[in-house]
Amino acid sequence: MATKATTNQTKADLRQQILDAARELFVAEGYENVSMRKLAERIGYSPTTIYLYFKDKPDLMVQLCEETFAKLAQTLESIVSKHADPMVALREGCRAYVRFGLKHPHHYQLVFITPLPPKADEQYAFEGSMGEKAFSILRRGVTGCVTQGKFRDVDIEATSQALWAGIHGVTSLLIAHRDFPFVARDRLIDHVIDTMFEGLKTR
Amino acid sequence: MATKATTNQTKADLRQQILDAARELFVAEGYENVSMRKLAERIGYSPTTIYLYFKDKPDLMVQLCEETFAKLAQTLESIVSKHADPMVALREGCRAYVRFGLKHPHHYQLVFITPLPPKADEQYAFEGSMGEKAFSILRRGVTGCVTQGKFRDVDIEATSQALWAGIHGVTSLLIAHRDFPFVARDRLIDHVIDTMFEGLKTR
DNA sequence: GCAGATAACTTAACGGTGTTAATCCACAAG
DNA sequence: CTTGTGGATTAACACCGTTAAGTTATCTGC
Repeated sequence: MATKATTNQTKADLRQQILDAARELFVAEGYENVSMRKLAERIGYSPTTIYLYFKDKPDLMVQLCEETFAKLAQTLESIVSKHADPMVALREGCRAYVRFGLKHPHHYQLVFITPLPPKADEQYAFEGSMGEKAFSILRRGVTGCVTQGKFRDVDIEATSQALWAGIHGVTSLLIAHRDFPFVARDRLIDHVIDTMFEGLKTR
Repeated sequence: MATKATTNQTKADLRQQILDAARELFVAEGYENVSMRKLAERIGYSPTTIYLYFKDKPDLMVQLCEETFAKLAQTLESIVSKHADPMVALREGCRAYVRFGLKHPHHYQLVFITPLPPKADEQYAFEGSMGEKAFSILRRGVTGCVTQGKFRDVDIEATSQALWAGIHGVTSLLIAHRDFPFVARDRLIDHVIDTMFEGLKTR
């Protein structure tokens, strides 16, 4: 209650406060395990107040995802721009992608892993989303490697998608099958990426 | 009620009947959207009866996973045994894995894509499970390729897992993002597998 | 200064959920 | 005929997401 009483906040402030609390709780306990009531108690308002700012619980998550994936796109962009060598840029981009997914497993799950339930289809369109933007950065990286002759003359679209499949595969396995006796994380991630790069390289 | 009245079933029969109904419903509507009450109504018993045969809802899920893993392992075993060349065997095994996933998208989703609810983590032991058996077939294929000098002297465990990541990645992407503008299915699948094999081959 | 509108928030409630405790009931053994 | 037992049920608890209605405070126009 202290928050509500002491701060003289605007509507946008409360909205952001809800988002912040939701992110913290979802990350800590998982989307399914956080109730609207629990979230409401955390921010010191009644549960129904949340519905004045967000359509429903999935909407809350979608907003968080867009925030988060905007950060991903930004991170990838900054990493890619840091490396002149397109191959290094692409490899580091791939590693950053996986690292990102593991750092935000619940967000990653909602956008990339969870098959679209009919409802979410209407609310969340991959087209034009930050997730799609992130993929376009990957595609640009592949294009760079091919045009500079680092990669064989492979089909750019198919290769981008194959690369995505690889890094998505390792990311989602590590997230979804936490009980599986994987080898050391970083070693597995690098092995996936290195193997695919080795298979694409010019010889 | 007809079922209960007409058939003179044993305890094991009802257990299997619950499993069958659960698989059908989970596949059709998703784990989260199937309630114990709905499942109970389907089989013509009261909700609490299910708890006489399964510890809780996650436990039900785990049992279903075992069934699916068993079927996949059987499919892979039969395919691998058909090819003498270890590389052909492994490649055909990988393609069969993806084909299995795409042919039974709901089963695949249930077992591989949908993360087990946190609770199930404690209950499910990978050691000795059908999942371990299926993966061991893949590992054996990799071992064959390495010992016969077809693959470079890579780490067998890490490579098996990396290969799994690749084929799981393409399978789950194709299932979960049906709206994404993928290149032709078979071309993408082969591109993923071929690229990884190319990266592992002796040169 | 006061009536009315409006925005922000809460209370109460609905219909659902997984799960447990207590109970009922048919049938076999003594 | 009594007793016990295994299988199924009823009732209940403590939650859940969400909605409708109600409250309260602040601002606006006269």
